[in-house]
Amino acid sequence: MRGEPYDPKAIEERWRHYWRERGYFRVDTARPRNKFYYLNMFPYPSGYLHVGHGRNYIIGDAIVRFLKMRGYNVLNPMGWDAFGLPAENAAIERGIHPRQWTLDNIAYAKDQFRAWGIEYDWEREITTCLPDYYRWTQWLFLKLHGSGLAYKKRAMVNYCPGCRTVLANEQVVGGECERCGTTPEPRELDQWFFRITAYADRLLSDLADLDWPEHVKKMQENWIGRSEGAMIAFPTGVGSPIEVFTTRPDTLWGATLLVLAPEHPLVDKLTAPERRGEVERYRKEAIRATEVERTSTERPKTGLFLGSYATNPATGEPIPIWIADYVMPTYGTGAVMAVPAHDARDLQFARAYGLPVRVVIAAPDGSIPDPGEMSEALVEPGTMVGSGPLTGTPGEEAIARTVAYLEGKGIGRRTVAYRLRDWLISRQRYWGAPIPIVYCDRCGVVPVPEEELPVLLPDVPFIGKMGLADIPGFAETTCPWCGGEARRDTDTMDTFVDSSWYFLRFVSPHEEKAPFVTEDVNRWLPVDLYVGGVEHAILHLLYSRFITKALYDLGYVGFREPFQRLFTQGMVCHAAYRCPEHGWLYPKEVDSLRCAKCGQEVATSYFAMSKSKKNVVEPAEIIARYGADTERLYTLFMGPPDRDIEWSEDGIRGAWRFLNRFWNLVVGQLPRLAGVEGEPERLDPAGRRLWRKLHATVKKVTEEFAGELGLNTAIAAIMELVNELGAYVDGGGADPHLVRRVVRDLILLLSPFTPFLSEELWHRLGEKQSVLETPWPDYDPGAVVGEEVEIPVQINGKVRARVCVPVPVASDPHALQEAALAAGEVQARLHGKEVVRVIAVPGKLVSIVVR
RNA sequence: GCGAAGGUGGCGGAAUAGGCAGACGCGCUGGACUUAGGAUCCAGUGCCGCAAGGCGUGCGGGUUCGAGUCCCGCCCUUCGCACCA
Repeated sequence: MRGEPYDPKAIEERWRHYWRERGYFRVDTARPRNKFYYLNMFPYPSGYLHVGHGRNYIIGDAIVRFLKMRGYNVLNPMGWDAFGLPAENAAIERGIHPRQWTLDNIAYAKDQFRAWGIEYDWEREITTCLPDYYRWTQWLFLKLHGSGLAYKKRAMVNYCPGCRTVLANEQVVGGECERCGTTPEPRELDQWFFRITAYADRLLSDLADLDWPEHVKKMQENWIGRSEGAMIAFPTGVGSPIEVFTTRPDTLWGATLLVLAPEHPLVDKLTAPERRGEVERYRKEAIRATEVERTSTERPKTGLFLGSYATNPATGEPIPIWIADYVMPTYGTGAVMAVPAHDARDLQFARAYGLPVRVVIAAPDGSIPDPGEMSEALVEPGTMVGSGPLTGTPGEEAIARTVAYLEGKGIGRRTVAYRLRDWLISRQRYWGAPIPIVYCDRCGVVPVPEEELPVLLPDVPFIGKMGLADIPGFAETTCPWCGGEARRDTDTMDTFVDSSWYFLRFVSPHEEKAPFVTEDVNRWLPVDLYVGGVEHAILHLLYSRFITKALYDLGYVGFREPFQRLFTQGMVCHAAYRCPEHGWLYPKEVDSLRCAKCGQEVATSYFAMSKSKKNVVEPAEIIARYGADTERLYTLFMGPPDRDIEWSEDGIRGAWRFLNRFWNLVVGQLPRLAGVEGEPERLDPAGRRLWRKLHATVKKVTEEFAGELGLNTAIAAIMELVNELGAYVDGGGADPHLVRRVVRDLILLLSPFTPFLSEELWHRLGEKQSVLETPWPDYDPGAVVGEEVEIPVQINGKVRARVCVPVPVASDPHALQEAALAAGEVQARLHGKEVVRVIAVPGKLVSIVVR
């Protein structure tokens, strides 16, 4: 039976029209009943999207289609994280304005979504680089400023010469600029910061209630880096004491020197006159060193004695004060009490300079090592020794009792320190939201009044290598307070500010009086399911949480967390070729693993798709050849959504073949199914098997969508059902009611994955509504069980036979055991053996032990 | 160094309240239809063995009637953090 062949090109366009025209993906946010806020991380519009980007949105579209069929009112908006450096780089390279470049890319990407069969409520589209959005990003800045959460300070910052701007701490990854890979250099600049550290404890503790992958929570936990300890003051001869943070106050009696960061503010005062020159030199050297150099682990420790002393407040003894670049100015107080006997770094330092080592904690076995012999610091807690009044305190009480002692004496107190630093948001660029601040000689730092927002980006014809500061006329303004001459802040905000609140704007994207409507966001948020890449595990997600909490404290939102459930999808990898001479090559520049230009052998490796490695696959090619459904199906089938996967040309053909098989099967059956109505009755054994499989499949697919999102196994289950339906039909299975029911449910089950093909076959089946308006199929848990089960029988741990028994027998241990022992095959095996023990596991197996 | 995830056929991957290892797909082999096949369909496919059978989830031990799954000790890979006091 040959029908019309599957031709995606002939059917897909029609359904793109149909879905958009009928507005199936629009949502009325005024009706939050049965609401579900599904959100994909919005893309940065940098040219076209490749099949790796596609994975993120295809997962989302499949989930959203499922949810709609389950009757949810789904908010599934999309927008563009449209400010940022690549637009400026493109402007420089091609002489095109960043706005033009960005908007062109957006238009192209929108077509790509449409080609994939992904339809959004485009009336809610957000573009962060347009004034009606960044106006509210500026509003957000003013609110944070008004509540003391945005402040300006002069600080050592990471300046990226490649991007010609400063970077937030989080944007320096492995000592390199997250964007361009250049090693940032330290610079001292006046910059704006958001006080995210004020929320460190809440950002940490509220993680507990989030339905997020554990490893993402862990990453945030590590990034925040909470440690409990004590602040201890060491008196000095220059008036101000040196405050030190330590997690081991119980080792105070062993502190034989103080080590300050070279940048520590008291260094000048504490330097003996005769050592000044040397100290200056060391300091300059240390400050100039990049963070990578300074923090490289295996580097020998260096330092310098300042020539002055502090007093150990516990022993009363004078101890020397040193500076060393292993002490970070930004953590704790930028000064540490060095306890060589009980800290690995301090011991290394002490050994390098011949400094005294004093043991004040006994080893776990109770012994007290000889300080002169120690080659490794004794870092485990233990009984305190040689510690004055606290000598003999056991390890488990040591810290608490020491802190109590110090507090009693007024020389120390319990404290918590965080690794997290404040968020540096100033960027010396053009393509970002201008910071709405004015500097007036008379009034000082003046926020731009809300009603004067937005502070528009100057509309200059071409942007070369310049920031706002380089654009004539931008800075000149008048002071909003006194009307006098004033200058605007010429920095723009980090683009992570734009994306740290966009999920709020989607609920009421056209509101003109406010960034969002409190009442509405309170009904729709938190986001029920947020899906995106792990690469945002720290930056974007931490910032968004912080901003949400700040808005909560200010009374603008009634929830403390933006994203209740998070799912991180894996990246799509593909072979990348690198020629020793010509660098990364496109596959077409490689001929039998040799460079087409020079003939040298190329190195093949697998990386996440990226334009720079020339290993991307363009959806347009795939869609032209196989159609969008094939790309969608393969993308979701090739592996678990949360794991990285490797794109394979062979694999996609498997998906294509499957869809052809299914299409041919259904089209071939259509003539028999016309006009057939009603449920199947009185099934034969083959029919009952198919019926059972149908219900098991619906159950499996439903559970994956509603639960762990193992969409690859859901698709595998659907393939099994298609295979069984094919076998049933080929085997002469003739019940048209059953075939129709299975075909119908299969089309619906497949529709989140292959919406075009499903919609087409659905209508050919005679249905009038869209699959999207049709309820998701139900299953009968009773039907899943079937009537008989095959039970394996093990003899001495090996499967030697299988028995088919009715379900009631299989679920009764005694009956099951009887049935297994009675089976002929089992009897033959047991002949001449003594049965020692029989274990019958209902519904599972029978295990017989013989001698 | 610390933390997390992972290691299963030729390949992508299934299966964990301990219970038939390898679902589903790719590839491969054989066959059918073909002028042809990088199309389609049918059959086979963990490894060794003619077979009976044996061996198999990174390595070595252990618990159990039974271990990919649990316990102890290692090895390797990936990711995150890393002189954080």
